[in-house]
Amino acid sequence: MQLRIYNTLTKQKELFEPRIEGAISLYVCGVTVYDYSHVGHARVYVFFDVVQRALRAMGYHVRYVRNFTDVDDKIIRRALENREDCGSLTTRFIAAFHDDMRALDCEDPDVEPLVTTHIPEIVEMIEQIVARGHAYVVPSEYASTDSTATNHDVYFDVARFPAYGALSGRSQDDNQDGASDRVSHDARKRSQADFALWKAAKPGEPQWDSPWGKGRPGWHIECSAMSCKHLGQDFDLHGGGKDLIFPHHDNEIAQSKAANGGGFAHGWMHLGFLTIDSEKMSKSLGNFFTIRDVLARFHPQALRFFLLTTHYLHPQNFSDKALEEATRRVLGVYEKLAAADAVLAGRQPTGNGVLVPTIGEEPSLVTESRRELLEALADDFSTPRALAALSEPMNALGAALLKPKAAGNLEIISHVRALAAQAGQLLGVFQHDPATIVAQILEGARQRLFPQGSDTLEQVEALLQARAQARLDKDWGRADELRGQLAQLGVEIRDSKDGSTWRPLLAEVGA
RNA sequence: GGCGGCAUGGCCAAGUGGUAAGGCAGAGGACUGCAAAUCCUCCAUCCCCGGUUCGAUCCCGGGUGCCGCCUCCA
Repeated sequence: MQLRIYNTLTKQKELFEPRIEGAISLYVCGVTVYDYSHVGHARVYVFFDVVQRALRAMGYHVRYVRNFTDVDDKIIRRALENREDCGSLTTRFIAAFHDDMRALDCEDPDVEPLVTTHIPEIVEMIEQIVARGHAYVVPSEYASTDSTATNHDVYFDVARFPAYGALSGRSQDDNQDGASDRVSHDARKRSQADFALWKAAKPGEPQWDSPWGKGRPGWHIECSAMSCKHLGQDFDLHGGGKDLIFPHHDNEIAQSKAANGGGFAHGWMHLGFLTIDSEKMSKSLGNFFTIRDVLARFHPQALRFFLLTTHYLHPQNFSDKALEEATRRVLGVYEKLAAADAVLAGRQPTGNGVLVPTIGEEPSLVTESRRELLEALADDFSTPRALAALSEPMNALGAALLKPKAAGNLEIISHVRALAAQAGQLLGVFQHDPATIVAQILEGARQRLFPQGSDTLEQVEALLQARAQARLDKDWGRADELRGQLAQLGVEIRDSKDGSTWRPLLAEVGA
């Protein structure tokens, strides 16, 4: 199967060929750890988790590197506000990020490098850039007040790198014109477009020794140094959010090629933004939700499913309505899988992992679905197509579960169940024990409906008992009336031959 | 001001130079005491105007609208 990936560099979907046959090196820009991550971050890392899973499933050996930026202006500022040192701040938020990723079933990257443990590599790379004449050293802006005057900044000389801006597709002239007022003018820079590779230490800041005195790395150089260290100077794929295209990735390209004398990442993948009311979710706008905010209200599988329903290149709008819909979809699928497991109990191993279907021949709709699932992922990781490929088998499963003993239905149940497990491995949804997830989602909804301390639950129990008696008495009018009262309380009734069960009414979409 | 992206049924969302996946909602049906759940069936000509083409939603040009980037950002 041919793997096709959209490359920001060429603005085209290209046939992807790894530099080394059968092996793929992938670097994804991680988070700056000064706060909890928001759902926009979740979108990026869930997506690359699927990329990584899909590539491995296609038989590639994948080396996946995702960094933490643990030295940065925002970190320093936040630590000061909190009156804690940077190290304790970043340690805390790295742990929080790992918790979030685990909740979302993102597998760990092969390497998660920290800036603070790669200072020698960074210094070495800057030295090379300076040696090749692509950067210059200027005295710290504090030089006049610093009696020793030994600390210096190092700036990348954009004018010496003609290809600068190739990724974002903008010329340096373009940048000059509309340069925002955020750009501080600095007379020590040859061009205002020049960016810091090394920043001279200010009192109280994290600092390391270097040929330019005490200081710390600039924002962009870390990713260059860490990607080259862990993946080599030439590697296959580099990714992140669209907002990193400029300046971060343009700068990475410039400084890396300046240092290496040539190579760097071949393919560039950038995710569209997660939006709120069609506006970019970002910390500066304040219109964001942290991952943990969202997970307090929705099941992680629902969030993950939601994030996969839009192609990664497009913007995706975040809303309660969308999450509620995702919740009901995920619940619906897991309920069918739970029912399938009940039917298959003792006949076929169930639970996590890829199942080996043991009953009969594989129905063609399962074969077709699997083919489409894999093709969708090979075609620029189209997770919406991949999810859509599951619809027909899930419908067939629902139908077969109505009459599990009818001819051919056991085969369908067995093979669709196995297909779901395989899809779960690829996408990271539908891979858990179904009964457990169903219970978790319903329990979450129950707690929202009846917060602790609420006495409504007793009321519900009483109504349920009364209705059960009315049904025994075949007093249908009374039973329906009670069902209406329960519905008012947000309780949905399901009658069956074995009695009635209830569950919280999950919020309706579009109401 | 410069650069770029998007525009598909009530909502969400795939996709293709030859008359448009999937989901939600809606309608009808099966099932049910009635419902719910589940299953079946039905439900679009792809922002506007030109052009290229035998043929365009998909290619080109123009327009309108929305969004993003222009050195904090996933």
